[in-house]
Amino acid sequence: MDELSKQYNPKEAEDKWYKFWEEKQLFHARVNPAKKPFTIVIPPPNVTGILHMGHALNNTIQDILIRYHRMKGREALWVPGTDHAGIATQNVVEKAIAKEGIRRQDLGREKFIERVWQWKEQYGSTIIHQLKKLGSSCDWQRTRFTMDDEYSRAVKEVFVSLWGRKPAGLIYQDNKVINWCPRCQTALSDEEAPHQELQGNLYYLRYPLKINPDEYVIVATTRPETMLGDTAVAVNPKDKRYKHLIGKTVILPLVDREIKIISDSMVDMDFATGAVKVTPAHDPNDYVLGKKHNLEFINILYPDGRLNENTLGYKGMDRFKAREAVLGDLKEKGLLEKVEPHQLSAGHCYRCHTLIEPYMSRQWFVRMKPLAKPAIEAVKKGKIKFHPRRWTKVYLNWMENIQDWCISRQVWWGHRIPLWYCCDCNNLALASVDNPKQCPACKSSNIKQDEDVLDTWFSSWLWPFAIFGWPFKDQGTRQQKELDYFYPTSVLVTAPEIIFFWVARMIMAGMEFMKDIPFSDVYIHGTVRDIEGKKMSKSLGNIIDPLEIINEYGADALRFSLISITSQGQDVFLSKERFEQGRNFANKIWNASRFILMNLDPVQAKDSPSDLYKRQGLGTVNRWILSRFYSVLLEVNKNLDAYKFNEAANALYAFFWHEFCDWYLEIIKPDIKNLFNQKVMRLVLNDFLCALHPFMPFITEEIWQKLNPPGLAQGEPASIMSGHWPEIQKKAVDINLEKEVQCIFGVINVIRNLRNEIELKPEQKAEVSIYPHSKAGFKIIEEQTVLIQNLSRLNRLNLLKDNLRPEAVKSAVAEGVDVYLHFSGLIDVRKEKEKLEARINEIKINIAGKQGRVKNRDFLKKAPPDVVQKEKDSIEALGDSLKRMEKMYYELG
RNA sequence: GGGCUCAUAGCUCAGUUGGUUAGAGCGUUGCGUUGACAUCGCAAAGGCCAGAGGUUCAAGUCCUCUUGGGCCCACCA
Repeated sequence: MDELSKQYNPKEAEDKWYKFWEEKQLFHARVNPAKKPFTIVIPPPNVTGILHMGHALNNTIQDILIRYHRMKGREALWVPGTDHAGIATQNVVEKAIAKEGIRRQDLGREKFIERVWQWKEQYGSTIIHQLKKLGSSCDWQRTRFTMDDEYSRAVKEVFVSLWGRKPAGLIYQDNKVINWCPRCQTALSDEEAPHQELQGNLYYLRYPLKINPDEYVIVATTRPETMLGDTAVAVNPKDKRYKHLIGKTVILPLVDREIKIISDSMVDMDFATGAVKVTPAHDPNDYVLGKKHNLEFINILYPDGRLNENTLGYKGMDRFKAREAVLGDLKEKGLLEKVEPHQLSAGHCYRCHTLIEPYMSRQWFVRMKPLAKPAIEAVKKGKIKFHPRRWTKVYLNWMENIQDWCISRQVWWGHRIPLWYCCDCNNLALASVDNPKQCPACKSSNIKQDEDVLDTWFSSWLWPFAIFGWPFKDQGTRQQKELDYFYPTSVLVTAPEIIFFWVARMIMAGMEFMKDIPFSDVYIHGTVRDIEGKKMSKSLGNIIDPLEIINEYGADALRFSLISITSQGQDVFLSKERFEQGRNFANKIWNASRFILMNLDPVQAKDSPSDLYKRQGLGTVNRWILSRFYSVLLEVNKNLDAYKFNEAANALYAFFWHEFCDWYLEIIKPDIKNLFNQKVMRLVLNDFLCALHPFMPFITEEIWQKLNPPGLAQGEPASIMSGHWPEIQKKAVDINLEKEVQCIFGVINVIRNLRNEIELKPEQKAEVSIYPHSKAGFKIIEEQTVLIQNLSRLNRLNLLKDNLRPEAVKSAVAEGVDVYLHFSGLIDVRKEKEKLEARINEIKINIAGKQGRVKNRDFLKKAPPDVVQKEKDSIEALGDSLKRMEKMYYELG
């Protein structure tokens, strides 16, 4: 067989096998009634995206699930794609053309959109290539983009459907205070304007009374410039301080507007002065007050955040400049009472992090309550399960308090709102999937489409079914069959911050348009953070680039390390050193495989049937390693099914390294050409590679191919990934519990420790005497003398009938035997005694504790019998050990 | 203000419905390279499981509170 190079070269293997998989179309899935489907839709990264650790984690998890179920015989489909990411992409392209000195307004809408498409053609597949580097086994033939023609049609269809929903349309227009980003110059939904803590000031302003300008009402605000848009002052009706002023008028400073003092229970008497300035066009609360009390709504801002013509001399000033100016002018007039430092939290644009301005404008909204209802039910009834479970509560809490969704955006890149207005007859807006030619009422052809585009998430929420080409013009098409087969999808894998944006809305869309859940399970993984717990971000400069790690350590190392430190749903704290573990593991696998391949006789190891463990004459060690392998496999299955990826990965790691390599291979080394050793060694390596393949796809394929060269295994698949997930041999699992196995490995372990204590080199043979406590033990040791000799590198093993203590020995107690290692050196008796004493004390304490328990009548009555029995057995065994150790102790003199 | 989450070895973290003597990786220390592997091997040291109560025959694990981190949501200007 081929000899492998001394070190594993990830780069070569990764490129080679990824190409191979793609060429053989092994990622492609199709409708196959003979198989159960297993479907995942990728959370589509932004077309502007560059692979970061969050993506790496997210996609590794999906790939593990997909590869696992594919190998288990499901028709596994992982649909990839990208999101057009309206605002984000527009920003990127705007920056790009800015280098040419052009603004988008210079180009005009159509030309600008053309430029975005050009940009998308050129750079939009960057992230796709990067996902391939990671090893993602997506069905690339099905790659979708949220602005594909087919997809766009789905978006329009959905809009029209909600518009015309009975009994009342769910889409409406309203002029209200929304989140406005002055930099992106668009409205944002509440989710797109996350609150951040800010260190600001609370400014106390004096508003003079009209009847007596020397008397003031003092109001407090964090945004003093908004006073220019004040149309009332509000106090709590119960507030005795202000009772006499309710209904009176104050003169708004600087603009000299007369505004009323109103009362409303919304006002918190205990905050600041208890009197609040009301700016209905620039504060969500004030907006409510404005509606309730019929106040005037005065907009004081241009869309870019400068003050507008309603602000007299402040017109044209940026909002922050205006704040300074207003404060200066108030101070000059003696109307600034005081300034206090004040911590507040305010919305920030999730795309550019600019401070959000509450801003009244005409926007389109989706009424959410009717959509939320079935989506809440689906989760409450357990049709959709969150993992870890705690996210269920977060989801339900948000859904039950859901607010209407602002879906119109004042940007150019995106799905244009499919609404048309007649310029001639002022007819109501017409919602239509196909571009209408004329006004349905007056037949005028002078119609125009709404200028705004839809929120990006208004297209993302259709992802699980729109990717299949929904809605279908004709029934019974291939696409329709595919949707029927692959939908609902199996599991959605994403990060917590996406629950509201996307997960919740997909559930609503699924229930509304498919009348079915979009997926049955949602796995929420943690956020990737740096070693100090900070979120990784470009601006903090604490990014660890996955591509750099792939380059340096290999994709398998990246994947394995990430997974092994990601316990279910906990955040991941990363440092670069972490990836050494994965690299080292890959190298270990490589070298162990190299050793096996070097020693594998192709004829003897040709067939290693899965029921190998039943064969007569296998030998204890072979039976033991098979037993261990199958119980690890059992664990891997269980953990993968429970989304405990780290535990599955770590079980494989520990087994391979510390049982298969450290013990098994070392043990069989002297007799490696033995027929059964050959067969078992090959079987375990092969099936281990299969079980590890979802985690480390490249190296497992590389070695599997060498282990299964074409022509050797006929009728078998040509790739590990389309191979079979090893079947657990349940009966083999229990072999490990057999007395014989336990005894042998106990003895070997003890001898190893003794050898180590006197620092015997591996090549130095030793003489050991063993005294078994029982006849059965005697028989086991007698039968396995050769084995023990080999394993422990002995040149002589004496089996004692009487426990006569030989001279010059190191001694220890193992499972049912006393072990004496003879050696010619001097023993530090005092040290030996100290050690034994410590151990004896430990055991004594242990026994005392157990005896207390066993004497306890409640324990005997209430604990399950097997636990009681275990305790009793354990006392007996410990007592036995204790006696022997004490004897050894005294024998030392 | 509401909710979630974390505190276990020097460091970073596992520990599934409560059940023998609490684990891993890294780091440290000792020994070991012509023999698959120095990106290595074999071993050792290292823990009042944050603190205080409670439930239980039995608590790192369940409950309550305290302390100290982190996160999310919320209209205190």
